Amino acid sequence: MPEFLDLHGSTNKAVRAVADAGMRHLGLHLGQNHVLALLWEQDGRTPGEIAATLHVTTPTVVKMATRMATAGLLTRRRDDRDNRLVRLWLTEAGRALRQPVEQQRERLENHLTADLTEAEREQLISALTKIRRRALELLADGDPTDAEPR
Amino acid sequence: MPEFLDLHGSTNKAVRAVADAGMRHLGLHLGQNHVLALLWEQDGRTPGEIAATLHVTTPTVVKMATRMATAGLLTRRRDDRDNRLVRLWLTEAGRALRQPVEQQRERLENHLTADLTEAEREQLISALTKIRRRALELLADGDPTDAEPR
DNA sequence: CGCCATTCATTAGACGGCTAACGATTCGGA
DNA sequence: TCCGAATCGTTAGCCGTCTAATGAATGGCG
Repeated sequence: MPEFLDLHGSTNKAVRAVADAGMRHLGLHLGQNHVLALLWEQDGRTPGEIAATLHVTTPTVVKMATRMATAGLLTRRRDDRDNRLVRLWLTEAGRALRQPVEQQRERLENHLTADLTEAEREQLISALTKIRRRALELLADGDPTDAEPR
Repeated sequence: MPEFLDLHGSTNKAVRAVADAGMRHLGLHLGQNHVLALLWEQDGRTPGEIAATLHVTTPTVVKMATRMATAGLLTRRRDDRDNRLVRLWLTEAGRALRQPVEQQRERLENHLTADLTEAEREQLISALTKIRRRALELLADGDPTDAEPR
């Protein structure tokens, strides 16, 4: 009885959509909130650092940073000592979003898992962790998915 | 103890990546396989039908269809009786992918859930179903996520 | 019968991701 | 000291997904 793949995908899509809706009326897009979260914790990080932390490629962060700069959430400034580096600094607007965004995220998570008992929630997290680990292994192994299944 | 959102997102990303890798060496991109699956089951569907079945918007299907036509997987042809409609017809190449793709998908699913007991798998599916339902409700309700949480 | 609302597909453009190619800068070793 | 290797960010371009705007065809109602 397969169909786990589709279920997980469609769940993700639904969750994403509602999270995006939630963020949108705070004036930002989904994904930007992750960058912001890192800068709230420590301002002036570089795109590379952020990308590594978020498990995302550098170009992705660069693009987001460009939009966020346009939106007035942060500014770019090259590092004085190492001119290859660029550091992202929050604006006042970027800092101001911290409290509402964090609150919104928590509320969303509670809403979504409201139908689960505490035990169910723990099992869910455990199961997802296992699956993710498997997926990462497959990726690292040069995905022998088409080779002999054994 | 939040963090379910991030876990779910990162799991999805990993799963997606490995699935995409698997599809790529069969010569197609992730997402195309869903369109193909529908056409295998019934050839000659319209973009609108496919979009509705996949819970995706019509433009998404149109774009994929364009690429898939370029890739030689299917052809477009307008319906004779209702000229507004466009019907997508598999080419021989598109039909030929059925067996390998389905096999690959099943293998992938087994790999990913290999660390779960049967009970765990069932609980996982149950939990995801509940969460997805919640998410869809929130979307439908005009997402009162920012309104009074009560 | 003719016109307007409905129904489809397509196009345009945005977001989040990714890979590949470039360009600039720093650093280390000969 | 100087040049090539390593390190960064940026650009270009593709995939999947969405919304909004356009365009073409059908259908129903007066």
